[in-house]
Amino acid sequence: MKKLSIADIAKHLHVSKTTVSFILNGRAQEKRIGREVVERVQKFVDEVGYKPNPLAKSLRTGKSNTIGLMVEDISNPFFASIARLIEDRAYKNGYKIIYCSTDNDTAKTRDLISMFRDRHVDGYIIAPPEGIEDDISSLVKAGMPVVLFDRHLPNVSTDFIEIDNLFSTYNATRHLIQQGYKKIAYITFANNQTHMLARLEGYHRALGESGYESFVKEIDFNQNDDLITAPIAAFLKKNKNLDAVFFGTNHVGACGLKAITELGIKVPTDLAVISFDDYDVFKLFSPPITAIAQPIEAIADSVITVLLNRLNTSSQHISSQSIILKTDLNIRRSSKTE
Amino acid sequence: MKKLSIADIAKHLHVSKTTVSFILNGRAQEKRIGREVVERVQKFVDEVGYKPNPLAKSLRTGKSNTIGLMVEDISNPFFASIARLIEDRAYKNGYKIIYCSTDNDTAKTRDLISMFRDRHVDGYIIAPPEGIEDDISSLVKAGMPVVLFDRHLPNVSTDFIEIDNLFSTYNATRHLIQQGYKKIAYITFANNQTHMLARLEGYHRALGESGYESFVKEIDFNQNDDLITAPIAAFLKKNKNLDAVFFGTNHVGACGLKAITELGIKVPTDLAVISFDDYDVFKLFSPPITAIAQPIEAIADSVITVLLNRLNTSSQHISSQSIILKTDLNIRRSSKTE
DNA sequence: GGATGTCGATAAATCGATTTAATACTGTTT
DNA sequence: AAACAGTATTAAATCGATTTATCGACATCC
Repeated sequence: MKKLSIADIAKHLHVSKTTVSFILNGRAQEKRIGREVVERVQKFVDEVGYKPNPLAKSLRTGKSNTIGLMVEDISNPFFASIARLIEDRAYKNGYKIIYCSTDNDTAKTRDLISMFRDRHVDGYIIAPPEGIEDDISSLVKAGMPVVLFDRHLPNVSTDFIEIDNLFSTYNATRHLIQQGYKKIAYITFANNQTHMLARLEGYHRALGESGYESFVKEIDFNQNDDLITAPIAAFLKKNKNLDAVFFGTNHVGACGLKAITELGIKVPTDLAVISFDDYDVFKLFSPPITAIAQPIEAIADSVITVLLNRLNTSSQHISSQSIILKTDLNIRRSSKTE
Repeated sequence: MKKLSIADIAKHLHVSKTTVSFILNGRAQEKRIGREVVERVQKFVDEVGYKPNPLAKSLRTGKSNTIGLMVEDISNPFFASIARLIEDRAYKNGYKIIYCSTDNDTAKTRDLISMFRDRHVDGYIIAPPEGIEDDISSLVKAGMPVVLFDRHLPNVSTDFIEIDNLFSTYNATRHLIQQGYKKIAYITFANNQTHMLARLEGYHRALGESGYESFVKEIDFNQNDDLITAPIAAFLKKNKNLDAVFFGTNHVGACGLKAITELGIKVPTDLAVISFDDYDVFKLFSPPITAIAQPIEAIADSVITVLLNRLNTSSQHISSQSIILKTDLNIRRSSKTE
């Protein structure tokens, strides 16, 4: 019982493949195919559950109904959650997702982009690493719909979804200041991407307004958590005079908490803590950690909506749009509460 | 500058498409194509960076070089990590992954299987929900490579990778008993799948050996965490006499900790805690929670190795294999340490 | 010299759809 | 009656690969 092809359907019903194809693609009216024929074909197709072979369809039409999703690390809860939501919406709209993790590695990303290209994906959703501008530009120039998220590339003109990073850290830092903290450190990954720079800038701006000194520690990104935890621990050990610390990402935050725990530092008595991104670890730590929560649903929703729009409206001449979303500061007991 | 096709290559070199195809597929020798021709073609192909259109290839050969991956929830850290590792190995072997979350919903899973089937995936990796036996059986009968993991279906004969669930909980429960705990509760999702039943059985067996009473609480699975946390809190409130609690999955564990925190229960003084699965939340909770760690790398590795084997050896008559992996009990300070 | 075989290469069929261009047929106009 | 215009349908080309079957030329054998 092998799969039926459109030719089988046509033969069985004594009509041509063309007729069947037109009917299945809703062009019956336009092609003025008789009502009786349309009904006969529809009925039979439903009956045997015929589905066109998507490969053949893709080959002919050039559309693959596939979206390529590239994130930094799919096992990071932030990206995993977004992927999950995007996946759901994509499937509902007849698109499937193929995904991969870039590890923020430019060369790997380049390879992956070219792989996606070979696979004829219809559109790209990318959290781009540094140094990938040219590759993305050439995608865009080739007329490919590309939506960036989490960060953007200033010199590439394409759609992107971001959060208000600068204001988020500014606001959170102000919060610490208002609680009376004066020696506030900022620990983050060494990284020059828009979102990370903006976060750092927000921190600096808040401190600057109050005339406070800044303490920034940049950690090299590493797959091995121990190599993130160790330098944080060393930094905290060396700077005993700090009264608060701000972690720039969820991953740094988690490793930072590990360091804090290992050093036996008491939160918030010895040190107040705040982190970018929010997830279980922060909610369940004791005391629970104040964190900047990104609007995951809104991000995923915006991303897929923008991309689907591009995919459906063939006119490529809509100017690229950027959406900036707000974050929430979830205040918990990791700092003085007055 | 559109993509070159094999016809373009052939025309340019004044040879036939057939010749080019044979050479590109390494059948030059077998088809005794002249050394000179082979070199000329190779050189030109490298030069222009020609890559065969995978769609056309798939259409002709029937292979799509795609693996379908279905997990319960891709945003769960356990599944996300495994997906990440599988993805890496798959790409290295020329396969791409398309994935989706089943939510443990049989109907949704059925839809997804048929979608994967339509898409002509070459193989399936599935953490199956209940009631999906027949669908999977018919896949297997159709000669599709299917590897199950995390749990299996007793009546379906196909490859699967699992951990030793029964021994894991048995062993962990024994650990609690040896520490002197007598009133040990087991909280889990209401679920009749092999892995969950085995876990429960391990708990019962250990208690039985010591003649202790069992306290089992089953929670209905829900997307909304609050509807998991609430019944756990209610259960703990009602059974104040418990001295230890065993959570059957990471998700139940995380929600359980939330309940414990909200109720102000002290760990391990008021209540000892142990959980299946290990992740950041358990390591960073204070005190850190003893947990059964699944060997994520080994699981992912076994899964993809078994599947790639199936895909490469066309003989479908290898009897199906099952691999059972060991877990580690990571003992931490969430129970008396003697 | 005709049959047989080998070597090197290719024309044509195929996968399963979409789409273009063409074909009958009917009815209307001039 | 020739020309034209719709109407309903379809044959054939196309997408870009793989694969089967064939072909020409030249050497070998009886």
